Amino acid sequence: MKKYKRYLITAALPYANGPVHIGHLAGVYVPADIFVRYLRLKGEDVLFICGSDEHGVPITIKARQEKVSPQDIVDKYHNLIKESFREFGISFDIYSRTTSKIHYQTASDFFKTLYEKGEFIEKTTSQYFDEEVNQFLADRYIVGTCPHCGNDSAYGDQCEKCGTSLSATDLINPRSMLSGSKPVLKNTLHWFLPLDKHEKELRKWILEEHKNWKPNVYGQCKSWLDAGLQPRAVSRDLDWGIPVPLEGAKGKVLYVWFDAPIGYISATKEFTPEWEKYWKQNDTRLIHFIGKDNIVFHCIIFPVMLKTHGGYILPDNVPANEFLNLEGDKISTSRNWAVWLHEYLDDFKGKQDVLRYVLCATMPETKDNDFTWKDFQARNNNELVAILGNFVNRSLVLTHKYFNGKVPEIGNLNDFDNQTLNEIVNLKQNLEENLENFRFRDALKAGMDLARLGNKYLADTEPWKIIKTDPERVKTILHISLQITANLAIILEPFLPFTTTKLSEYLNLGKLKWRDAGNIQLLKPGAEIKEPGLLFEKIEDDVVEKQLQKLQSVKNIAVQNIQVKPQKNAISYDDFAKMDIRTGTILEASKVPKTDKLMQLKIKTGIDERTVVSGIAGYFKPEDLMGKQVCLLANLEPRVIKGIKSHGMILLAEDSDGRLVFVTPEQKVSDGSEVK
RNA sequence: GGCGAGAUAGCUCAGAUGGUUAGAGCGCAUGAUUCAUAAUCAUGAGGUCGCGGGUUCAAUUCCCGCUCUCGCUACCA
Repeated sequence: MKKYKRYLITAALPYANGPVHIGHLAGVYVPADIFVRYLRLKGEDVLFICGSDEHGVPITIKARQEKVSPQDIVDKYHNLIKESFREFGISFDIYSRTTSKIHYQTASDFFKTLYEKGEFIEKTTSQYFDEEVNQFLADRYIVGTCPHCGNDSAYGDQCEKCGTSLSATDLINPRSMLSGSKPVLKNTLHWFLPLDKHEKELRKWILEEHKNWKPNVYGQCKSWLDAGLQPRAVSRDLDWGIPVPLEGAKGKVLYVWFDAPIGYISATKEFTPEWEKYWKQNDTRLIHFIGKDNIVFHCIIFPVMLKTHGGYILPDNVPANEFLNLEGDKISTSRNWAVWLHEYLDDFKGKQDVLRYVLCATMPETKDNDFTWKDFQARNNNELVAILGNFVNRSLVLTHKYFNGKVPEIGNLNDFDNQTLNEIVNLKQNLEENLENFRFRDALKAGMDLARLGNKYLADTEPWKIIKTDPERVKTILHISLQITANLAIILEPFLPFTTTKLSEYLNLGKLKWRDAGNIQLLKPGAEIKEPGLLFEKIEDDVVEKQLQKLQSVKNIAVQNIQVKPQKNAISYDDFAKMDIRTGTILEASKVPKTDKLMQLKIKTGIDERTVVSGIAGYFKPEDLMGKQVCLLANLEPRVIKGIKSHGMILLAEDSDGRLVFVTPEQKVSDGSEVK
């Protein structure tokens, strides 16, 4: 095991196009913060770095939609995000942003260094250019007709109707979203980072030297490496970002993925003049906390950047978490399906630790996990209130009741006392071991086990009974109970910083260090204990019910807000009459092999029996289709799909969520009936 | 279709270079208790460890195939 002198911990830069939600917290910031607080308690030299990621196309689109400047957008969300993190006690040493001056300088210099070392490939490609606004167009800014389904409002990167990923040059009749004019193809020069050149070293570095990375991280990296790495463009034609620092590169900026991770470096620079110590010395341990969507950037691309630049250390570990779902559905910023931190803070004032606790206990460490309000309530009431809050409360209340709030003397210890005291040390070690291995759920459980130990100790020794017969013994019992509460104040600090601060105040504890945990002389006999308040309070059903209703209303609004596509151009009756739509009955159905969505159907149309291929396998099983009567566009030109000739098209309605529903005669009619 | 991750008690999850009765927390049941926010403590019920094969004296753990979930990717509408 390598000896490290200092730690550099980064947490993924949140993208400043919206507020942060519980998914961000559970996946990245809570674990990172717990780890950092633990290291600080141990007296380690540690820096905790984060900031807002503020460039990229989505922000310019959002700005255009809201008719403000991109800077306005990032200012708004940067401040909101920063404040949310502060409120939740995420203890960054610095929370910076990628629009800061120092970052522009750092990222430019970084690019220049790679450029001067000849690490880039220059390549000219053809891209659409809008001559009216004199600008190259990002794929997202081009609309046109989808070559696959004929949808005339497909985007340059994807057709949202049929889901096909496109490149802008595939579109028929492309139009610029900026001016509506027809864009022209123009050559443009870009710089590429040849990842493939570093494949061999990466294989060794990750696959051989970092087998200890989490299975999801290691597996994902292996998957990329086995597939073969490709050069990646590091620049884009855009007016929002860090200008490419070269002559004649006007209108070109650094691609956001290149600029963002450098943000870790610039933030460190901004925080301390000693930044190089943390980034360039071999005895620094660099750890990136991220979500699973960021694995490739932090494990492959950024390390290549650092390596080719030279002088930088590489991450020792990248503990990526999976995703957190909310009430069974994926969290989504655009669909507003989330618990937003700033809203939680309004609804649950002073309950930051409750959310920190619940998110840590259900952290998606090994697979996606679900957050439910019912679970939130149960964990608060059954664990925080009943186990932790209750134990602290009964120890302090008994001390006030029997000893006027003064820590009593400790007397002779019996076997059970010693056994309990030993257990404190065991739990501490157990917690440490879990934290060192990024097992936060287990670590938290070890911490709570200390409170459980306390409850058991009181239940077994029953001081309230023997106070009448043996008050001397009660002194020892409560002395030990109080030492347990003092230990709780230390070992739960990384998880529940607000609560342990309160607890330390009740106990009049000074600043304690991690090495004090396990010690049973944290409180001196005779020391004053404050009149305690409650650390946690119960959360009643109606509070949780209100949150569920809030989510339900989001769903209802979503239903109201469905974007109905505008009507297509008028057609003549003759055009309509050309279509021959008939009823037919499905006789046979089978999935087309080696596809996800295609179903091969045999249909009795009254005219004949024919084969039709339809993309419905995602929603129906063959046996559900047998004997079903459907409507069929019978005279559509036959087309060969996956080697099968398809004669016609089945009519289906597609709901806003993509669900397909057959258009079926309301009553059974004879096959071959005309639909008109 | 390819690749990656996952599938273990009602829920959320551990687990083992293969080996006697597969664990924890919560929930549930019963009992004890009343210092404490009807909190606590004890005991118990609950699992053919996704399905089907194979290797082995022995597999939930290794190998092969399949199914389902999530992510990336491909193809197709």
